[in-house]
Amino acid sequence: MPGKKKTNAVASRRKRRAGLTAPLERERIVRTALALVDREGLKALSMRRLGAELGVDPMAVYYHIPNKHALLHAIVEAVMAGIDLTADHASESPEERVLCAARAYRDAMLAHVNALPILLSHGPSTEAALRPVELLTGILRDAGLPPAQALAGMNAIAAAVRGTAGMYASGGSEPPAREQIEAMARRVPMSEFPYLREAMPHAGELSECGFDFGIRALVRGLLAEAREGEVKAL
Amino acid sequence: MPGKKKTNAVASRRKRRAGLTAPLERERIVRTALALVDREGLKALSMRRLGAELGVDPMAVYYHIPNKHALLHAIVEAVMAGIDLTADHASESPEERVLCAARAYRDAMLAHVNALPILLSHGPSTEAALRPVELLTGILRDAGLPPAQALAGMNAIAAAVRGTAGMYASGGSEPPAREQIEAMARRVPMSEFPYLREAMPHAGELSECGFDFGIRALVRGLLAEAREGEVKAL
DNA sequence: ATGGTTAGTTCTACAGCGTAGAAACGACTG
DNA sequence: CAGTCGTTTCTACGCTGTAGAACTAACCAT
Repeated sequence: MPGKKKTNAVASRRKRRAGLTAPLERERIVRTALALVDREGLKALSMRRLGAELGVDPMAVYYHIPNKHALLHAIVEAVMAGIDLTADHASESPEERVLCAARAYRDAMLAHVNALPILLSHGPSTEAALRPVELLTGILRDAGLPPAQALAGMNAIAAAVRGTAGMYASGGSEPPAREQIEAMARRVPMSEFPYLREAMPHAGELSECGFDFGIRALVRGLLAEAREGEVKAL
Repeated sequence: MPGKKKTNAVASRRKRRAGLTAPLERERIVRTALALVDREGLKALSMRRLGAELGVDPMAVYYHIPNKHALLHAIVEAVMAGIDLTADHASESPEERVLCAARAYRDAMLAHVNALPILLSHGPSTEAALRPVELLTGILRDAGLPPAQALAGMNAIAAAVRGTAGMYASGGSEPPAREQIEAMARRVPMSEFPYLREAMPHAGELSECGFDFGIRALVRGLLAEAREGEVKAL
């Protein structure tokens, strides 16, 4: 374990080449790994490649991070830590507050599209990922929902956000998702999907405001449920 | 390419050992692969292992499926084809119809928890995955939403479903997610998350009816939006 | 100063991965 | 009987994650 007993050793080591070679710490490793994923995709992230990127023997990483799974987990944590929740003001309406938090959640994930497969596979189990979840629960509580409903509502919102982000995932590989959708639309017999065919022309508007529309509807539904709940219990 | 010109050759081959060794076709390959994933997890699915499972040289698979990515794609397609939409009756309320479709969508995914990472990473781009999407859009259209809103609403529902399913993903590895959540709840300083701490005891109810609650709220919100929309345009 | 401890890194090696390329097999057609 | 073609197998290459031991260099107590 690093940084447990002799952190001074690390610190001194740090000053050794200070500036020339940045110290090899968990944080720098994770940052470099995430940058690599952003730049070249998930499959480019191998321990060997990461070592090269750090200017270090691949096995050096294993002193700071036990295995690759832990590295991926750390990346998820880093992305989740990037969620900017500072725009929240208790003065605004619940609807607007939720929407704002949801956007922040989504934006943080979409800022690292290449990492989406691992982001979606890991669930909000890290501390950083709990922050938006806590905020959402709080907003719903403040809006009058009882704890159980606030939790369920938060879960629905988080699911909607994560699910929306997932639409931009490209299967962990190279090809872009955009053209693939249109190619599919041409390959698949659209005659079997009349409703989709009708709605296709509006797909453009969707990516713009479709997210807001969905979240708003969800919040309204939750608040309506809360108003009813004031009369009869859950 | 198999099955293009001389399918009779395949058929005759099929009868050759009929019953002894099942023929090596795309469908059997995919079915076996999915079963293997279900049984032993995603990382157990290697071309070599799949070949062994099929009683065949690993490279034989490559005649029917170009590469591993295509195999994964086919698995996604197979899971999506397992969505049972037959319970839908136009006579019921939109809310109930959506809920039913959403449950079917979710159940099909959760029937293959180990495959979740790839399911979530591939997006609903295959023909089979478009069926529920079409149905949902249709229900919303029938309920009075204009095409653009129906599309956005469907997207929100699909996202909520996929996102909910994603909560059960275990990072592509072995460890179960259930205990991990509780372990995290103990490790993370819950004092910083008062709302979550308050709601934690109700987490049990959540997995039961939380999904329904969320979907219902979302649908209600969408329908409310539609009712408003009758007055002023989008 | 010197020997020992220890944090941190490197080297070597192994089993397994996806898959390209060529060869081999077996049934059918001429 | 030779030829063709669909299907399968063999061999090999470069890559992966990581176990285990060896090395380096800074520290501390003698």
